[in-house]
Amino acid sequence: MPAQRVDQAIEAIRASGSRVTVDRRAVVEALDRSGDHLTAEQLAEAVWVRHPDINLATVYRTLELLERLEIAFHVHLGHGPSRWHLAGDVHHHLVCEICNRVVEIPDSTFDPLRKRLLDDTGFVIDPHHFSLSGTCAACAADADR
Amino acid sequence: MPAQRVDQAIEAIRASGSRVTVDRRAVVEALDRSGDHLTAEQLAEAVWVRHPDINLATVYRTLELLERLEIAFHVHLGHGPSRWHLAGDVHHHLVCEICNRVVEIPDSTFDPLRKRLLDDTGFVIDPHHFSLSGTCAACAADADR
DNA sequence: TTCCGTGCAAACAATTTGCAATAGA
DNA sequence: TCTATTGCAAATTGTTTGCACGGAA
Repeated sequence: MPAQRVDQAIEAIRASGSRVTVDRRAVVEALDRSGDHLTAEQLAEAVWVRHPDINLATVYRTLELLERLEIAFHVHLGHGPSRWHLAGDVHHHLVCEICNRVVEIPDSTFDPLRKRLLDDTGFVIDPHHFSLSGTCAACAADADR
Repeated sequence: MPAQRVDQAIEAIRASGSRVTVDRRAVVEALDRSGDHLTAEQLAEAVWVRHPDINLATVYRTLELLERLEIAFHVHLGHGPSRWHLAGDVHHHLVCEICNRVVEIPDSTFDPLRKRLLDDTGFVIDPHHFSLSGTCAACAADADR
Protein backbone atom coordinates (compact mmCIF):
# COMPACT_ATOMS: atom_id res chain seq x y z
CA MET A 1 0.00 0.00 0.00
CA PRO A 2 2.32 2.70 -1.26
CA ALA A 3 -0.37 5.40 -1.37
CA GLN A 4 -0.64 5.33 2.38
CA ARG A 5 2.49 7.38 3.03
CA VAL A 6 1.31 9.91 0.48
CA ASP A 7 -2.14 10.18 2.03
CA GLN A 8 -0.68 10.59 5.48
CA ALA A 9 1.60 13.35 4.26
CA ILE A 10 -1.24 15.15 2.49
CA GLU A 11 -3.36 14.87 5.60
CA ALA A 12 -0.57 16.32 7.71
CA ILE A 13 -0.26 19.27 5.34
CA ARG A 14 -3.99 19.90 5.62
CA ALA A 15 -3.92 19.50 9.41
CA SER A 16 -1.12 22.05 9.69
CA GLY A 17 -3.35 24.66 8.10
CA SER A 18 -1.32 24.77 4.88
CA ARG A 19 -3.06 24.33 1.58
CA VAL A 20 -3.02 21.08 -0.32
CA THR A 21 -2.01 21.95 -3.86
CA VAL A 22 -1.31 20.02 -7.03
CA ASP A 23 2.35 20.95 -6.74
CA ARG A 24 2.74 19.77 -3.17
CA ARG A 25 0.97 16.51 -3.88
CA ALA A 26 3.23 16.00 -6.90
CA VAL A 27 6.37 16.49 -4.80
CA VAL A 28 5.18 14.09 -2.12
CA GLU A 29 4.25 11.48 -4.74
CA ALA A 30 7.62 11.79 -6.45
CA LEU A 31 9.36 11.38 -3.10
CA ASP A 32 7.25 8.32 -2.37
CA ARG A 33 7.94 6.79 -5.76
CA SER A 34 11.69 7.34 -5.81
CA GLY A 35 13.47 5.63 -2.92
CA ASP A 36 15.91 7.47 -0.75
CA HIS A 37 18.82 9.77 -1.41
CA LEU A 38 17.42 12.11 -4.03
CA THR A 39 18.83 15.58 -4.46
CA ALA A 40 16.34 18.43 -4.90
CA GLU A 41 17.31 18.54 -8.55
CA GLN A 42 16.74 14.81 -9.04
CA LEU A 43 13.46 15.08 -7.21
CA ALA A 44 12.42 17.89 -9.53
CA GLU A 45 13.19 15.65 -12.50
CA ALA A 46 11.02 12.93 -10.99
CA VAL A 47 8.26 15.50 -10.52
CA TRP A 48 8.61 16.72 -14.12
CA VAL A 49 7.85 13.27 -15.54
CA ARG A 50 4.21 13.89 -14.70
CA HIS A 51 4.13 17.65 -14.03
CA PRO A 52 6.63 19.36 -16.29
CA ASP A 53 5.57 22.86 -15.28
CA ILE A 54 6.34 22.75 -11.58
CA ASN A 55 9.12 25.16 -10.74
CA LEU A 56 12.34 24.13 -9.03
CA ALA A 57 11.79 26.87 -6.44
CA THR A 58 8.45 25.29 -5.61
CA VAL A 59 10.17 21.96 -5.06
CA TYR A 60 12.57 23.64 -2.62
CA ARG A 61 9.73 25.47 -0.87
CA THR A 62 7.73 22.27 -0.61
CA LEU A 63 10.68 20.38 0.83
CA GLU A 64 11.11 23.13 3.40
CA LEU A 65 7.46 22.76 4.36
CA LEU A 66 7.67 18.97 4.52
CA GLU A 67 10.70 19.17 6.75
CA ARG A 68 8.96 21.62 9.09
CA LEU A 69 6.06 19.17 9.32
CA GLU A 70 8.50 16.29 9.84
CA ILE A 71 7.16 14.55 6.77
CA ALA A 72 10.48 14.58 4.95
CA PHE A 73 14.09 15.12 5.90
CA HIS A 74 17.39 15.86 4.29
CA VAL A 75 20.68 14.11 4.88
CA HIS A 76 24.22 15.07 3.99
CA LEU A 77 25.94 12.23 2.19
CA GLY A 78 29.50 13.39 1.83
CA HIS A 79 30.00 16.52 -0.21
CA GLY A 80 27.51 17.90 -2.67
CA PRO A 81 23.85 18.75 -2.40
CA SER A 82 21.47 17.54 0.31
CA ARG A 83 19.57 14.29 -0.18
CA TRP A 84 15.89 14.02 0.62
CA HIS A 85 13.65 11.22 1.78
CA LEU A 86 10.25 10.72 3.35
CA ALA A 87 10.11 10.05 7.07
CA GLY A 88 10.03 6.35 7.64
CA ASP A 89 12.50 3.67 8.44
CA VAL A 90 15.50 5.36 9.93
CA HIS A 91 18.85 4.15 8.76
CA HIS A 92 22.27 5.68 8.39
CA HIS A 93 24.98 5.96 5.84
CA LEU A 94 28.67 5.30 5.63
CA VAL A 95 30.16 7.10 2.68
CA CYS A 96 33.48 5.94 1.27
CA GLU A 97 35.68 8.97 0.70
CA ILE A 98 37.58 7.18 -2.03
CA CYS A 99 34.92 5.56 -4.21
CA ASN A 100 31.80 7.31 -2.85
CA ARG A 101 30.08 4.00 -2.24
CA VAL A 102 27.27 4.30 0.30
CA VAL A 103 26.74 1.57 2.90
CA GLU A 104 23.49 1.62 4.83
CA ILE A 105 23.46 0.60 8.46
CA PRO A 106 20.56 0.18 10.87
CA ASP A 107 19.85 2.79 13.49
CA SER A 108 20.43 0.30 16.30
CA THR A 109 24.12 0.23 15.45
CA PHE A 110 24.36 3.57 17.19
CA ASP A 111 22.69 2.52 20.42
CA PRO A 112 25.86 1.97 22.48
CA LEU A 113 27.38 5.25 21.29
CA ARG A 114 24.08 6.99 21.87
CA LYS A 115 23.94 5.76 25.46
CA ARG A 116 27.54 6.61 26.11
CA LEU A 117 27.23 10.18 24.82
CA LEU A 118 24.02 10.67 26.71
CA ASP A 119 25.69 9.51 29.92
CA ASP A 120 28.88 11.49 29.34
CA THR A 121 27.55 14.74 27.96
CA GLY A 122 23.74 14.72 28.10
CA PHE A 123 23.76 15.08 24.35
CA VAL A 124 21.04 13.21 22.46
CA ILE A 125 22.47 12.29 19.07
CA ASP A 126 20.40 12.04 15.95
CA PRO A 127 23.00 10.53 13.67
CA HIS A 128 20.61 10.56 10.77
CA HIS A 129 21.32 14.08 9.62
CA PHE A 130 24.96 13.56 8.77
CA SER A 131 26.63 10.51 7.34
CA LEU A 132 29.83 9.00 8.62
CA SER A 133 32.73 9.04 6.23
CA GLY A 134 35.65 6.70 5.94
CA THR A 135 37.01 3.97 3.71
CA CYS A 136 34.97 1.04 2.47
CA ALA A 137 36.25 -2.54 2.66
CA ALA A 138 37.30 -2.67 -0.98
CA CYS A 139 39.16 0.65 -0.93
CA ALA A 140 40.79 -0.18 2.40
CA ALA A 141 42.09 -3.41 0.86
CA ASP A 142 43.42 -1.50 -2.15
CA ALA A 143 45.19 0.95 0.12
CA ASP A 144 46.96 -1.91 1.88
CA ARG A 145 48.58 -3.09 -1.29
CA MET B 1 56.99 25.80 20.79
CA PRO B 2 54.16 26.88 18.57
CA ALA B 3 56.39 27.50 15.55
CA GLN B 4 57.08 23.81 15.28
CA ARG B 5 53.84 22.93 13.57
CA VAL B 6 54.39 25.77 11.14
CA ASP B 7 57.92 24.65 10.33
CA GLN B 8 56.79 21.09 9.79
CA ALA B 9 54.06 22.22 7.46
CA ILE B 10 56.45 24.43 5.48
CA GLU B 11 58.89 21.58 5.24
CA ALA B 12 56.16 19.26 3.96
CA ILE B 13 55.24 21.78 1.29
CA ARG B 14 58.86 21.98 0.19
CA ALA B 15 59.23 18.19 0.27
CA SER B 16 56.19 17.78 -1.94
CA GLY B 17 57.87 19.80 -4.65
CA SER B 18 55.52 22.75 -4.25
CA ARG B 19 56.92 26.21 -3.76
CA VAL B 20 57.10 27.83 -0.37
CA THR B 21 55.61 31.26 -0.86
CA VAL B 22 54.86 34.18 1.42
CA ASP B 23 51.16 33.55 0.94
CA ARG B 24 51.31 29.88 1.87
CA ARG B 25 53.40 30.58 4.93
CA ALA B 26 50.92 33.27 5.97
CA VAL B 27 48.00 30.86 5.68
CA VAL B 28 49.78 28.17 7.69
CA GLU B 29 50.73 30.70 10.37
CA ALA B 30 47.19 32.02 10.62
CA LEU B 31 45.89 28.47 10.95
CA ASP B 32 48.44 27.77 13.65
CA ARG B 33 47.59 30.94 15.54
CA SER B 34 43.82 30.59 15.45
CA GLY B 35 42.59 27.42 17.11
CA ASP B 36 40.14 25.10 15.43
CA HIS B 37 36.94 25.57 13.52
CA LEU B 38 37.74 28.51 11.29
CA THR B 39 35.86 29.03 8.05
CA ALA B 40 37.90 29.96 4.97
CA GLU B 41 36.54 33.48 5.30
CA GLN B 42 37.54 33.75 8.96
CA LEU B 43 40.94 32.34 8.14
CA ALA B 44 41.36 34.96 5.43
CA GLU B 45 40.57 37.65 8.00
CA ALA B 46 43.23 36.21 10.29
CA VAL B 47 45.66 36.24 7.39
CA TRP B 48 44.80 39.84 6.51
CA VAL B 49 45.85 41.10 9.95
CA ARG B 50 49.43 40.73 8.81
CA HIS B 51 49.11 40.33 5.04
CA PRO B 52 46.18 42.41 3.85
CA ASP B 53 46.85 41.78 0.18
CA ILE B 54 46.49 38.02 0.07
CA ASN B 55 43.54 37.05 -2.06
CA LEU B 56 40.68 34.91 -0.81
CA ALA B 57 41.14 32.60 -3.80
CA THR B 58 44.72 32.04 -2.71
CA VAL B 59 43.51 31.06 0.75
CA TYR B 60 41.21 28.50 -0.83
CA ARG B 61 43.95 27.23 -3.12
CA THR B 62 46.36 26.95 -0.21
CA LEU B 63 43.84 25.06 1.89
CA GLU B 64 43.34 22.67 -1.00
CA LEU B 65 47.09 22.10 -1.15
CA LEU B 66 47.38 21.65 2.60
CA GLU B 67 44.60 19.11 2.57
CA ARG B 68 46.24 17.17 -0.26
CA LEU B 69 49.44 17.10 1.81
CA GLU B 70 47.46 16.09 4.90
CA ILE B 71 48.67 19.18 6.73
CA ALA B 72 45.20 20.60 7.25
CA PHE B 73 41.67 19.27 7.06
CA HIS B 74 38.17 20.54 6.87
CA VAL B 75 35.19 19.44 8.93
CA HIS B 76 31.48 19.98 8.48
CA LEU B 77 29.94 21.35 11.65
CA GLY B 78 26.24 21.37 10.94
CA HIS B 79 25.16 23.57 8.05
CA GLY B 80 27.18 26.42 6.68
CA PRO B 81 30.72 26.63 5.35
CA SER B 82 33.50 24.13 6.04
CA ARG B 83 35.74 24.61 9.07
CA TRP B 84 39.49 24.22 8.82
CA HIS B 85 42.18 23.11 11.21
CA LEU B 86 45.76 21.91 11.17
CA ALA B 87 46.37 18.20 11.51
CA GLY B 88 46.97 17.35 15.11
CA ASP B 89 44.95 16.15 17.97
CA VAL B 90 41.92 14.45 16.54
CA HIS B 91 38.65 15.11 18.23
CA HIS B 92 35.05 15.18 17.16
CA HIS B 93 32.05 17.40 17.42
CA LEU B 94 28.46 17.11 18.49
CA VAL B 95 26.45 20.02 17.13
CA CYS B 96 23.13 20.93 18.75
CA GLU B 97 20.56 21.46 16.03
CA ILE B 98 18.59 23.79 18.25
CA CYS B 99 21.16 26.15 19.77
CA ASN B 100 24.18 25.30 17.57
CA ARG B 101 26.33 24.65 20.62
CA VAL B 102 29.36 22.49 19.79
CA VAL B 103 30.50 19.80 22.21
CA GLU B 104 33.91 18.28 21.63
CA ILE B 105 34.47 14.62 22.32
CA PRO B 106 37.64 12.52 22.20
CA ASP B 107 38.32 10.20 19.32
CA SER B 108 38.34 7.17 21.60
CA THR B 109 34.62 7.56 22.15
CA PHE B 110 34.18 6.06 18.71
CA ASP B 111 36.31 2.97 19.31
CA PRO B 112 33.46 0.53 20.00
CA LEU B 113 31.44 1.78 17.02
CA ARG B 114 34.56 1.69 14.90
CA LYS B 115 35.22 -1.92 15.80
CA ARG B 116 31.63 -2.94 15.27
CA LEU B 117 31.40 -1.33 11.84
CA LEU B 118 34.71 -2.82 10.82
CA ASP B 119 33.54 -6.28 11.88
CA ASP B 120 30.09 -5.92 10.32
CA THR B 121 30.88 -4.18 7.06
CA GLY B 122 34.66 -3.88 6.66
CA PHE B 123 34.17 -0.12 6.65
CA VAL B 124 36.88 1.94 8.36
CA ILE B 125 35.21 5.05 9.70
CA ASP B 126 36.96 8.37 9.99
CA PRO B 127 34.33 10.22 12.00
CA HIS B 128 36.37 13.36 11.92
CA HIS B 129 35.10 14.67 8.62
CA PHE B 130 31.47 15.04 9.64
CA SER B 131 30.04 16.05 12.96
CA LEU B 132 27.19 14.29 14.70
CA SER B 133 24.07 16.32 15.16
CA GLY B 134 21.42 16.09 17.82
CA THR B 135 20.16 17.94 20.85
CA CYS B 136 22.37 19.21 23.65
CA ALA B 137 21.55 18.59 27.31
CA ALA B 138 20.11 22.06 27.88
CA CYS B 139 17.91 22.04 24.79
CA ALA B 140 16.77 18.47 25.49
CA ALA B 141 15.71 19.60 28.97
CA ASP B 142 13.84 22.57 27.48
CA ALA B 143 12.05 20.28 25.06
CA ASP B 144 10.84 18.08 27.93
CA ARG B 145 9.04 20.93 29.57
C1' DT C 1 -13.26 36.88 -1.64
C1' DT C 2 -9.14 36.36 0.77
C1' DC C 3 -4.77 35.16 1.31
C1' DC C 4 -1.61 31.44 0.40
C1' DG C 5 1.19 29.36 -3.08
C1' DT C 6 3.55 29.78 -7.39
C1' DG C 7 6.51 31.26 -11.46
C1' DC C 8 10.09 33.93 -12.73
C1' DA C 9 14.14 36.16 -12.43
C1' DA C 10 17.34 37.94 -9.60
C1' DA C 11 20.05 37.52 -5.30
C1' DC C 12 22.81 34.71 -2.57
C1' DA C 13 26.76 32.12 -0.24
C1' DA C 14 30.61 29.29 -0.73
C1' DT C 15 33.77 27.88 -3.72
C1' DT C 16 36.26 27.22 -8.19
C1' DT C 17 38.42 28.58 -12.45
C1' DG C 18 40.72 31.01 -16.76
C1' DC C 19 44.07 33.98 -17.88
C1' DA C 20 47.65 37.28 -17.82
C1' DA C 21 51.10 39.14 -14.67
C1' DT C 22 54.60 37.86 -11.00
C1' DA C 23 57.75 35.69 -8.31
C1' DG C 24 60.03 31.25 -6.26
C1' DA C 25 63.80 27.73 -7.36
C1' DT D 1 65.31 31.44 -16.76
C1' DC D 2 61.30 28.71 -16.37
C1' DT D 3 57.24 27.34 -14.66
C1' DA D 4 54.38 27.33 -10.40
C1' DT D 5 51.68 30.64 -8.01
C1' DT D 6 48.85 34.68 -7.65
C1' DG D 7 45.25 38.44 -8.40
C1' DC D 8 41.27 39.52 -10.43
C1' DA D 9 36.99 38.95 -12.19
C1' DA D 10 33.84 35.91 -13.85
C1' DA D 11 31.70 31.33 -13.66
C1' DT D 12 29.55 27.57 -10.91
C1' DT D 13 26.67 25.15 -7.74
C1' DG D 14 23.03 24.77 -4.58
C1' DT D 15 19.63 27.29 -2.57
C1' DT D 16 16.74 31.36 -1.21
C1' DT D 17 13.95 35.47 -1.97
C1' DG D 18 10.92 39.59 -3.79
C1' DC D 19 7.16 40.47 -6.26
C1' DA D 20 3.04 40.30 -9.04
C1' DC D 21 -0.26 36.91 -10.54
C1' DG D 22 -3.42 32.79 -9.94
C1' DG D 23 -5.72 29.34 -7.52
C1' DA D 24 -7.27 26.77 -2.81
C1' DA D 25 -10.53 27.39 0.88
